[in-house]
Order: sequence, then structure tokens, then C-alpha cells
Amino acid sequence: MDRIICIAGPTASGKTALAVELAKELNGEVVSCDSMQVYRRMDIGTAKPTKDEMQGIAHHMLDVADPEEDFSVSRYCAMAEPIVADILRRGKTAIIAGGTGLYMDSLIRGNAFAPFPSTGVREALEAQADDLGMETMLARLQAIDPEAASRLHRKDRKRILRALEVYLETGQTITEHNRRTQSIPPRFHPLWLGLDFEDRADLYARIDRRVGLMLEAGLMEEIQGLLASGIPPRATAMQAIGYKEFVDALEGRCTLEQAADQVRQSSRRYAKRQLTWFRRNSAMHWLTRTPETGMAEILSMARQTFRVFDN
RNA sequence: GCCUCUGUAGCUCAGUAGGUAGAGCAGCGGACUGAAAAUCCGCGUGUCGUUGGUUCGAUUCCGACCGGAGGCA
Repeated sequence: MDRIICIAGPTASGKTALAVELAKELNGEVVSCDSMQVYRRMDIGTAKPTKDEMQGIAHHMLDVADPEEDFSVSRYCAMAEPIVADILRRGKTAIIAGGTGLYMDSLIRGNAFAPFPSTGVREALEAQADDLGMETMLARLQAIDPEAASRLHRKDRKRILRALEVYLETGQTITEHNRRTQSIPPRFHPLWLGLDFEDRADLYARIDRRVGLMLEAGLMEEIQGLLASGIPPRATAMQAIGYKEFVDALEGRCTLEQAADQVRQSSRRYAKRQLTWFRRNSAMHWLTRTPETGMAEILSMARQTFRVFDN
């Protein structure tokens, strides 16, 4: 067991606060694991921890990219892995906290990623998909990688094209690639903590409340500033929940109230997907809370899992 | 007070020429290896307002009552 704690859980479940408390208690530093908090100038809508909330604890992997850049799992792992290794080398505890399950698992397992095509392969595939249709693209995948093709639904455009792209670029199917990366032992061995609410409705109520707080804190101004600085509304960063919807409102496609409703809706669905992802992790120690559960109580639940560090 | 319309899933509504019902949204479950806050798949969860009557059988037809909307007074 490494001195690493992963704090997972759905949005608005209290990961940020718990991470700081554990860091204080275990001589730790926090490594954020969030696909949107990596972007600079996107603070309010991503619920990025403020200076006050950090309480002097070092935080990594925040503000490491500009919103016009396209970030990715691969870049995340490449940057975060040495940071975690360094924290351990200095004898401290790494607290990896965040809601992006793919990033967290990939960092822990030390996933390798097939190279990103630089030759316009993706553009060509996109164009082919547009005129031939996904049935045809899936049939092509079926011919080269039947296992991947049978796993994918014909409407899952993103994964079908990615699978074709990996093969065209590397000569190796994505199935082979995945099998190979899964065969290598995990890079790290963390203690897994998952935050969740006993009653789903309480989590949803918290999400709804948080959207209101973000607006009060100036989310609209933050978004207007980003657009004014020339961020293309199509950028990956602008796909973030709480941004894309309000961009629609600013550009007159819906009212502010409709956009806010949509943000609450999307956040609830997102929270559900996060739970689905983390639930399949059998190593997860779930800390189940209610709205009344205070930090002291959450900490004492967490402490019961620390025994693994003693031996 | 009288007349008309209305009451079906959490919400908006469809429907059954009488054989206990189905859409959208919401919700729930799942997948996930370089966009992942992305992308995709699956699942109706119901005293058909209440209560009598007619009927082999009523959510459906009839009566009464209760709730809602509108009109006339």
C-alpha cells in the first residue's frame, strides 16, 4: 500500500473539504483529479477550491491548461504521475481527489495510451463517418477488430472512430492495446474512499443549491469574460456543465432560467454517471453521509480505513 | 346556486367502440482506455379522484360525492 488516498464521489458530495482535512491530518498534499478544474480562469463553474478552502495545503493539477487548449486523460496522467511520485518521495501523503473517474483510474493503473494521430487520420474518419454513416464505420471496425465492434453500439460514434483511428495509426487494434496495458501491474496502490449520500434526493438538493450559489458568485461574468477573450464556444472547456448551458442563454437560444434548470438537470445526471463509474471499484470504502453529517463525523469514518497504512 | 369542461405514472398528456393502460420529460440501472462535466445503451415505476349502479367483467357507460378550470347569474 502506497501512502496515497483517492477521494472519489459525485459532484457536490464534499470531496474538496475532505481532501484538505485529510491532508492536514496525514501530512499530505492534494492532487486534483478533475477534467475541468485543470483549466485556468474557469473557477466558479468548476467549483475549484478557493485559497481559503485550501487552508494552506498544497494543491496540484489545478490551472494547468488554458481553456482554448484541448486537454486529455493522457496529458493528465503525464503531468500528475511525477507529481504523485514526488510527494511520496518527500515522505508525504498524496491525496488524489476529484470526480473524473477515467482520469483517476488511469493515473492509478498507469495506463499507456495509444499515440494521438498527427496525420489528419481523425479528420478523414470524421468525414467518412459523415457521408458513409456509422453502420458502415462499425462494419469496417468489425472486419479489423470484431471484439471491439461487438462491444460498441453503432451510435457510439466517438468510440468507433477512436478504435479505427488507433488501428490506422498504430497497426494494432484497440482491443490488443487495452489488453496489453491491462496486463501490466497497477502503478500505485492507494486507499480508496468514496463519498456518497444515503439519500440521493439530498445529493440532488445540494447540487441544485450549488448552481444558485455559483450564479451569485458571478458565474455569468466569468463566462462572459471567457467568451470575450476569444474562447471558441466549441472548445472542450466550454463543454463543461454550467458553461455550455449559460453560453446558450447569453447567445439568446434560451432564457437564463431555462439554462439554470438545464444546468441542475445535467449536474444530476452527471452525478449519477460518476456513481456508476466509482461503484464498480470493488476496493472503494464508501463513506455514506446525510445532510446532517458534519466533517468530524466523516473524518472519523475515514479514520477507520487508515489501518491499512499501519502495516 | 346553475351550466360546461376536467381529474390516468413524479410532471405534461394520450388511450381503451367495456377485457385492469402508454408516450415525452423526470427518475432508476449499466457501459466506458488520448473529447470523459464527453459519448453511448437499457428499464414504466400506476388503487386510471372517491363511492354506488349497470355488466360475466368498469379506468372506460350511468348516478352521487370530492378536487380543479371556465361560463351564466
